[in-house]
Amino acid sequence: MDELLQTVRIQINEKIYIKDPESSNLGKRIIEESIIMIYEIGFESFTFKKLGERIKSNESSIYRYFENKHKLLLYLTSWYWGWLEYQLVFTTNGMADPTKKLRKAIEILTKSTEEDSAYSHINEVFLNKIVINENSKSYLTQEVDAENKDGYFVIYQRLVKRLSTMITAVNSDFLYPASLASTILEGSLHQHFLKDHFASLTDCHENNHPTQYFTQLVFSTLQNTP
Amino acid sequence: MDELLQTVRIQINEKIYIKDPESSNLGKRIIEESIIMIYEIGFESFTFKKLGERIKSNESSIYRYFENKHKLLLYLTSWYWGWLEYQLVFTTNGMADPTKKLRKAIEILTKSTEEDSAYSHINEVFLNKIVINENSKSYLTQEVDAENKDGYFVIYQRLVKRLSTMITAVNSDFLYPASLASTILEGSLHQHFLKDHFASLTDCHENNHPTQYFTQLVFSTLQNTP
DNA sequence: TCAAAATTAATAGTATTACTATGATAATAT
DNA sequence: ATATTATCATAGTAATACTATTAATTTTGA
Repeated sequence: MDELLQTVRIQINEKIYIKDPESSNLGKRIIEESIIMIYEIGFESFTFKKLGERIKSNESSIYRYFENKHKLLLYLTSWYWGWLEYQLVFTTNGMADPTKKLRKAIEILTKSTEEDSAYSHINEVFLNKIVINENSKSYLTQEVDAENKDGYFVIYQRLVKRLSTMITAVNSDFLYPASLASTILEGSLHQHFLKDHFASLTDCHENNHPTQYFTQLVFSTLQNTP
Repeated sequence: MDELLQTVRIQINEKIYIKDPESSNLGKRIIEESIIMIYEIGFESFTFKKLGERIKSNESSIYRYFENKHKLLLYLTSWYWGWLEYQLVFTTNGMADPTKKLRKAIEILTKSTEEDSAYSHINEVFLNKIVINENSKSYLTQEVDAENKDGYFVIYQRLVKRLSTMITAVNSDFLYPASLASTILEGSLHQHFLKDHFASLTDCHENNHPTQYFTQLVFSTLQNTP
């Protein structure tokens, strides 16, 4: 990624954490190691006690940063979507041709994640795997409406809206820009998951990437609107 | 639904349960009330102890039917997909025109659920809500590969395959029939969820149903293949 | 019909989780 | 140098997700 990105901080809604994990060494270790640990054992089995042991710190110290592990997950997924959003905006900014722009956007939002050295304590490849496996658990809860009211999902919503706007720019007659945008984002995670666990339910594999599938889906739809 | 359906039983993989809940009155009450309870309080807060109190039975008796609440969820989602599959096969069977057939299939698989009196102890409307909210939790686990090997997801896979085949029947050049089929099924649940909780991320609402969105998406894509 | 078998209920118990509380120690800031 | 803040260690609680055991009830089939 561009060097400019090195100075950019992903801004997370302050209500998600108690103390900003970016503000201390312990906080960064919590983020760094929780990503690895959730990747390894899954969100269900992950506990603050285990994380404390791993980072050689104390369970209660982690509770000073996050109210509970659900909030930590919200932090991680928000960070991921913010990171993707930045890449999207940075890369497509200044592109004049709406079609090329949308094509690029789909590429960024559906490709497999590569390491980004700008954030030394965050392993983006693992984080992407976490998002594939755990993202939906962050909103499929009884508290979703209250948390949504508190702005816990604003980054994700902004991202969908950006993509939706790009879709409309290509074809303003298309009636479902928001639905198509949300389908691309969730659908991409789903296709990546299927690729790894239910190969027969997808046509995406090594040489046939979700990017190609969604690109074809989107453009043939937009070219073919009544 | 047709009266014929009244005699049809949805066959669930026997490994999912310890004792078949269809085989006793208590088993049916477990299914009936767990659907209502998970609908009301969500899967996270749902416990066998609470269910026991509700059905005036004992926690340990429920454990005679299901190893844990995850298995119960697998049972409920399998039943739902089996029920949908039956409607799909029954309704589209004998339809000669592949396009009409696919159109009908999308309608069945993406519409809001209506009550089906054939299964008196199962509230299909609530079950549909459960599937919208909890389905992904049934496979987004560390155990997914092992459970898949044991055939816990066969009904869902068969359903995707049926839809995939119908897509290919309309356009055999289309490269992503399985991906499109899985996108329709998961995407439909997602659009229904967004409709209820993130209205700005979808164009589907009262008068603009997911069915219309997916119908347009699918047919414009299939008409426009290189 | 009645005894054996199967099912269900009641009670108790365990390990783990998801926290909260408190006091002690270490780091840092003024 | 001292006050403030951050971290650590320990302990404790209520709830969860079970398992085990025994008793009561229902079903069944000889």
